[in-house]
Amino acid sequence: MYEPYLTLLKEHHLKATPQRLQILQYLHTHHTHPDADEIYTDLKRTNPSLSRTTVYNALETLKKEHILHAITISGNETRYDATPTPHHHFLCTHCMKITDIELLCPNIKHVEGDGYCINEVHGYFKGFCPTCAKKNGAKG
Amino acid sequence: MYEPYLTLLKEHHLKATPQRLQILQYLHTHHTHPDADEIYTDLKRTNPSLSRTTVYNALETLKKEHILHAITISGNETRYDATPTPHHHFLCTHCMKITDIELLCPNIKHVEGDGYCINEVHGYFKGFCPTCAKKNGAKG
DNA sequence: TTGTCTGCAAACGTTTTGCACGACC
DNA sequence: GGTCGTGCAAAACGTTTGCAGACAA
Repeated sequence: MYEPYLTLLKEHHLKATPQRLQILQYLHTHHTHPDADEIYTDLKRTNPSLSRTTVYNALETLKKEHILHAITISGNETRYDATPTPHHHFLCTHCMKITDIELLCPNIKHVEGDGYCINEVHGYFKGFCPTCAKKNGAKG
Repeated sequence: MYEPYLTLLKEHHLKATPQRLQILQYLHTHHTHPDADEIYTDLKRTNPSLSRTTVYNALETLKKEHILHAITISGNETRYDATPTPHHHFLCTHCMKITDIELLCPNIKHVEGDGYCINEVHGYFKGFCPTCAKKNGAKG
């Protein structure tokens, strides 16, 4: 059940603790870009001894290894996703759902210009998602 | 001294309070993308009675009128700039300075595709700024 | 004068820290 | 046995709220 995540953690020389495995599985099955507290609350139902601190610790560790990514597109909380390929994010300002947006040039990883050395590109788009655009006549 | 900001506020039907004028001038002379607390601390030196709440209130009001813009490129604090033209932001992960990046297509304000109605585009770039890239041999 | 804005204090939500216990090479 | 990870409690941090008094129009 946790085999792929177990392998993933081993590849990064990280200890495969139950909490880390659960968090990884959670993010791979919930593409809702949850924040730390949502992950904590949901996982605590099946694992009541889980600590909020552990969730924060695990997310930080996995982020450092680039196993998952943090985004801060809305409000103050950091949200997470574990989609491995680079992508941008879209926030519907009506239903507040966040969706992944494919990169136009997914191969660009390292760009130089004017002396800048760009290692990361984060695109945040905001507006109306297809569902809300239809309901509201694409106003905005 | 505050004339241009006074006019700006009047155009938006906002009361021209000393605090708002000071904040506007601060952001127009400091292009360091400060957070609310930096603005508060710096302005408090010349205006000791200034309140943190007022800074937050003013920033929120000015943001709603699109007189200034909020960005959350690093950490949890919201940072502000008053550059009127649309632009993206670059964070040097070495010196942590934030600089403005010109848009390639500054006229794109409203994009539609796949049913999405995009009203805002925020580009966050991270890497080494020219100064730090030179010092560190553009590694990253 | 009227409604808005300011400033203080307290609360809030998210995240971090300190520390002791436990698990695993 | 030493390192790393967990979990608890408390603190820290950025921000928001409630309210009373002050001020701009």
